[in-house]
Amino acid sequence: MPTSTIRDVAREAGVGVGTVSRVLNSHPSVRETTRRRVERAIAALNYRPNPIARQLSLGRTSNIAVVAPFFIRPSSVERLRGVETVLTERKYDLVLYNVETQDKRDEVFRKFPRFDTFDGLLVLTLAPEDEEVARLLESGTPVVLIDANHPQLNRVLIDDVRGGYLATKHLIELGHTRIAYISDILESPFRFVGASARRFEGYRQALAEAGIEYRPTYYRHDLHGVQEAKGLAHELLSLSEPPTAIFTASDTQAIGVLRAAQERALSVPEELSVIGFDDIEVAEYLNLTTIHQPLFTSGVEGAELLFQCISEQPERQCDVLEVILPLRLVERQTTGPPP
Amino acid sequence: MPTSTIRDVAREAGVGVGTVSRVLNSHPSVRETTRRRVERAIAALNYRPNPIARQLSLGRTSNIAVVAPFFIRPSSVERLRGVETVLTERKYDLVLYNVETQDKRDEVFRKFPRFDTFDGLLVLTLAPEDEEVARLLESGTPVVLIDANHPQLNRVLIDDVRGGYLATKHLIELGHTRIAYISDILESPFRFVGASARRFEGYRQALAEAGIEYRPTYYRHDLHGVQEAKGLAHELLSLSEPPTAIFTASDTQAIGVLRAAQERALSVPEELSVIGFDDIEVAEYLNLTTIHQPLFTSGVEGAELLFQCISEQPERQCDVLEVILPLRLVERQTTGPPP
DNA sequence: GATGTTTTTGGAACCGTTTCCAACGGGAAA
DNA sequence: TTTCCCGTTGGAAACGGTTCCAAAAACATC
Repeated sequence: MPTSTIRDVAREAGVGVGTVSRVLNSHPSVRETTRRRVERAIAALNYRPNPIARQLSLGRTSNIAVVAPFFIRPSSVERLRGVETVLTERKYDLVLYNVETQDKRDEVFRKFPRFDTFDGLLVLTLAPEDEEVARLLESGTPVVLIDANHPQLNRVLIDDVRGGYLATKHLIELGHTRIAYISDILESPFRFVGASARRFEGYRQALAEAGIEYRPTYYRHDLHGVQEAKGLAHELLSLSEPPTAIFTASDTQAIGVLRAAQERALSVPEELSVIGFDDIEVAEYLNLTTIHQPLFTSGVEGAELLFQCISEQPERQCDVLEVILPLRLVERQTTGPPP
Repeated sequence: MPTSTIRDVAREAGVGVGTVSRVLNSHPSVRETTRRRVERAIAALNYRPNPIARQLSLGRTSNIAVVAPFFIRPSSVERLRGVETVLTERKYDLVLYNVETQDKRDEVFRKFPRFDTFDGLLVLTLAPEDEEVARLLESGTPVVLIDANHPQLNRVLIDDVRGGYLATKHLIELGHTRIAYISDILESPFRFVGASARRFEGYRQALAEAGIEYRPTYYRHDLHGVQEAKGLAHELLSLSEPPTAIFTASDTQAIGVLRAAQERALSVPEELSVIGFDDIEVAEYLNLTTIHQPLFTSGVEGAELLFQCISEQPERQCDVLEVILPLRLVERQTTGPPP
């Protein structure tokens, strides 16, 4: 079926291509009778405009790219859901780039031949390096980071220090003093200002405020993942003086801790308290006490911020904006007083 | 920064645009010295070809669209992971269309202005209606269904009847005779041949084979979701003669059953056995016994089948293919002998 | 009916690639 | 020296839209 073009329609309707284009884009200055004639021709030929040609001509794509570690971070999926809601509403399409590691992330950024295939970019969780940021800024592509930080880019964040503080404070209020912290690895010196590091800061603040001495043996880290966290939990629970409560930098890691407890037949929360961070969907099913961060909302806010930048495009540099979302403790059944 | 075009490069290098294009696409018939000259010009102007223009000229996009109910079906995410692996390897981009309901699905299909923005289409879980299938076939776009069925389209499936049989048989072998089945709603008469219906068939087969009478009160259905399944489980457990085991059409629904048990302080598996279907990631964390279906693999197979169709395109109709993936029982800790 | 104004319309030029075809240059053969 | 051939090369045409400008048509005014 040779697909028909705008010129075919013009011929069929006995008008010029300009007129057909005007009908397609509901431009006001087309006489009613002409419009109908064109519409009839469109229907007769079953014509649909070719979006690629349109994109080329217009210089706009109606695509938004999202770069994120989807499969290793369940939180990405929930953020994505917020993003998707906004894009659908605005009739934009969503192009997904999955990145599991810093390396793969770098590769994706390098690979972007140009920033022409999309009108805006959302980056989740893994912030780009300075060099990439430079390229991004130079290209003029609107960018928003969600759950990632960079001084020169718009971003949607939470107050991680406060989150760490809230979690630790909760354990302290229950009466714990032997409180451990498990986090993912802080990959490069540069990334030390990452979320886990700031949550660690809040953890230390809460300890200090309560006059509890910080013990370096109670702080463990490894790559992010259930298995890794389980290993760390076993290490902690094998100490001669094991912690009575463990705070983890993510719910995924809390799951690892719960599994370790299960393997040791330790009952939670009677013998061990566990508190996570994020409040992903599974947390509810596992009755996990955690720090809730608005994942869905972060996606919505990020996408809206992005559209704001896209529409302000003419003025080039819209100021760098930062949105901080609220946190709250969600008490379920994995925390209780120490034994 | 006015981005440079292939003509700028040609001028800079003192060659024709054809030559630059040949260099870009590593066409063999370019003299080595010329190639170097062009490469120098490309570097000097920091030139990157515009992918949109390329797409228009080539009639190919290097995009694959995926339509799926991502957020309500955790299994979609794992399938997507398989899809993503294949696409990345082939340097294709992934455009996501999320659909939560039949209605939204229909809307997405209608919305596709044409099938020009992507070279192939993967549809997960919700099969298109006949009318849409007709449009798809007419457009010549290669399509593969994953976890969905339609006689005229390529598809990757599992043997649902056998899955239902395996699950039920497992419960029977443990000694259960009062076995209930919870499934999602079978939306339209047409969709009755859906997965849940076929699993139901397997359930009945196993019962019949063991000489256990089928009781209609033990079969309940509602919309797919944790809450809904929890409600159905409560109904079942309130019967004067409640089931001692519940088989659900998905792990998500099994989670609902587990929560109902928890609310009634019924211990699992001592007082109630639960078996799910899918083996999504959470299943492991919840120690849920379930029927494992290869989710990741389904994505891989689906994507590869799609590429097969794309490359066979010249011959128009590649035969309709069906791939059936294997199932297996994963015994964890939510099933045991009846009380 | 002539003139001026406004609304509609046709179509060339453009967006930035690829590809095809003709032309060119240089070496080998006659 | 001429002829032929082949590897390179330049550039026009094509992909299918949008937009701008000038011209035509419609209408208003005198």
